[in-house]
Amino acid sequence: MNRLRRGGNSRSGARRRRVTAADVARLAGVSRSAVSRSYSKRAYVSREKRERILEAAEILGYRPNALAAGLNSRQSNLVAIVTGNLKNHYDSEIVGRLINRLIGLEKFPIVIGGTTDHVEDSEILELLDYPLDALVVRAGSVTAETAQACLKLQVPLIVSGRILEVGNVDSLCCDNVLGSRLAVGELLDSGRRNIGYLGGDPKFFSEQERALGFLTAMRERRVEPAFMTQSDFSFDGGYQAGMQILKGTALPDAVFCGNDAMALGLLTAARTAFQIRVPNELAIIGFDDIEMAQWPCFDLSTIRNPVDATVDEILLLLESRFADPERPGRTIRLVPELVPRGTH
Amino acid sequence: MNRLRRGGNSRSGARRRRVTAADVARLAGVSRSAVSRSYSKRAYVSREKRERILEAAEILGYRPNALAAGLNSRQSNLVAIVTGNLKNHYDSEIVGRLINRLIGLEKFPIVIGGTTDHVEDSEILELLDYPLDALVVRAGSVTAETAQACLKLQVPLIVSGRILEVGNVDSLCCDNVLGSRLAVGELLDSGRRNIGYLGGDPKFFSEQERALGFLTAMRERRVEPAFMTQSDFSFDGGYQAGMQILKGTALPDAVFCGNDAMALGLLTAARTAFQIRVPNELAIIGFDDIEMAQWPCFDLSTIRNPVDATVDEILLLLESRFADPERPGRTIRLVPELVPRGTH
DNA sequence: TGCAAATATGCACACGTGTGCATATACTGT
DNA sequence: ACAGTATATGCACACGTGTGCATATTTGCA
Repeated sequence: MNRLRRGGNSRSGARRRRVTAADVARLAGVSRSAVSRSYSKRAYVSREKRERILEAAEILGYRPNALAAGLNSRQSNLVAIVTGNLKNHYDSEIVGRLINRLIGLEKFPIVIGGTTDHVEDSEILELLDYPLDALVVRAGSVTAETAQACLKLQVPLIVSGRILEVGNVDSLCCDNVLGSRLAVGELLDSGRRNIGYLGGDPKFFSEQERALGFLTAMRERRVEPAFMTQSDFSFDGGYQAGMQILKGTALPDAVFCGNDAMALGLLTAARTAFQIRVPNELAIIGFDDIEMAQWPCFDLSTIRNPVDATVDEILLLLESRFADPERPGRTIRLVPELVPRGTH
Repeated sequence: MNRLRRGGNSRSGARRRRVTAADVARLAGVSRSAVSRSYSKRAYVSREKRERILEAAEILGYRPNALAAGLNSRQSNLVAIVTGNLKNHYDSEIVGRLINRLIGLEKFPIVIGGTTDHVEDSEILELLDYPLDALVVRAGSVTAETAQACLKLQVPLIVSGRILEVGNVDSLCCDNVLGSRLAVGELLDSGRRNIGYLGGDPKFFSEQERALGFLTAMRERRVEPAFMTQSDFSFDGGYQAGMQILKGTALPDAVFCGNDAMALGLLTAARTAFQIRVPNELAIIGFDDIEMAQWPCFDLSTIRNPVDATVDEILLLLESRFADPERPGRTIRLVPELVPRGTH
């Protein structure tokens, strides 16, 4: 079939042949090896010959085929990123930065996910058909099957956003319990007593930890939660939840939110729909410290889940993994901190 | 060197061999061809043999290497996306949706860009080392060199966000002049006379068109612009610009902004820093209609630059390009519309 | 039974590159 | 002049897959 295609474009849709090293060699009147060597720094090629070759390459528009090269070098220089919904601003901040740093490492990122919260296992499996240098999963849920598939295929796996102690998988995650503890401590210390919790989808690891941290910290201080509400980590979800929470007569004097997006939704509901004064009547603390939190219209107090530090750690893990594929998996906890602003 | 590596893991960092079709064939006691054929629908393999093979594959954790397959099928199934800064919410909305649709087409997206506004030509060139099925550029600036490189390498190029009539390049872009015209018409019709323009970086095609459209529409109606200000398409930039524009005594009664992010910044400056009532004292219209525009705290009037329609068109262009790589390039103008909300 | 068509299977080539190996040539120092 | 080294160059193999081709086996039908 290839031989058929070669001749003419019989079938519509047949891609034309890419310019190859052999074509360049032919034009420059040298061997194909010489062409290949011309693109390697420390190879023996006479200066004039190299110049002639590069000139020919320029004319033909030749670029070495990275796929063919990766075939026997066992390095595709492809790194896959499985991301959550890019409408989630925390995710898009992480992904943007991660992409940038990977390119600095001369690795090209294949990104999947993007709109849905959950990525199907089958998609990740198809992705693994490519001999990836690594797979970075930045979604809440990673099934054991996926991890196993990576292990079998020798593809280094880094999980961000949850801890996963399996094989030599690396994982890193903010210390969410500590984060919640910081928020609760701050609210109680400033005299709030009627504190509610507005969480996201409990299938996510972060949510589980944040809710747990909230309950634990409250119990330690012997204060009953005003309420525990579930939403979906989105602005709209937070706004809707706020409409429910704040419509009654028995108002909380503080709400700790599982992420900033919901906190902003709640804040907007309080101010816009109910004319509740924040922070005087109601204190709000979020989680993540997305860029919007510092916009003057919000000025949201929050718990910082450090983007730069997270991406830095991911790259450190990657590099040390490339250096030693066999090393045991590591677990990293990033330290969150309180960012006091105007909503508490 | 390969032969050396093969033996033991002499060098630290040597990747272990991936399970190959030959390994599966050996375990199942069949020829390698049979293994390959087992993964093709319409190939002749007896049922029992196929089952035995798939079982062996399962045990070894075998997956066909997509790179090797792509080498002679001339289809890598890789599509690259060059994006602008993902902190720009319009960009992250587009990219998220585009990624999702590409995966539906069984193409995997390599994404570069992400943090900086401008992507270096050298990066795109390196990217072209991979035999991409297509390259989608969603950044403001595409140099002629890049386009030429794509053309030479037979990689279909789709440019979104600007019109580029070169070779058989496809390009699509919102009709920005019409968009500006809609905004100006609306403002003038509602009685505003002292209208300023807050634009982004003029190196971007969209900015040039939007500014031009503003000026043209104003001139047609014989009204002098109150001012033309340059910023950078960001919330912070819009906020800073607002602090300058609104600090004086001679206030405009309306500002048309080159995108929503700046409009939100301006809106925040007006309300938070100057207690200016919007829309009573000041009307604001943005451009793009990002998700945040409809948040109740903003309720921003804007010109919709349709995300879904844009992505739909990109995919249509891609599919028809795959069907006929030689067809001439197309130019598509998307029609913007006024989204009246609470800021004008 | 006999013959054609359908099904099954292995060989070997092609895809495009990097590089070890063997060999040839130029250069350096005594 | 000569040995020893640095530089230059082509051959051929390996990377892992898909599939055309030739051949062997089974099935369908009169």
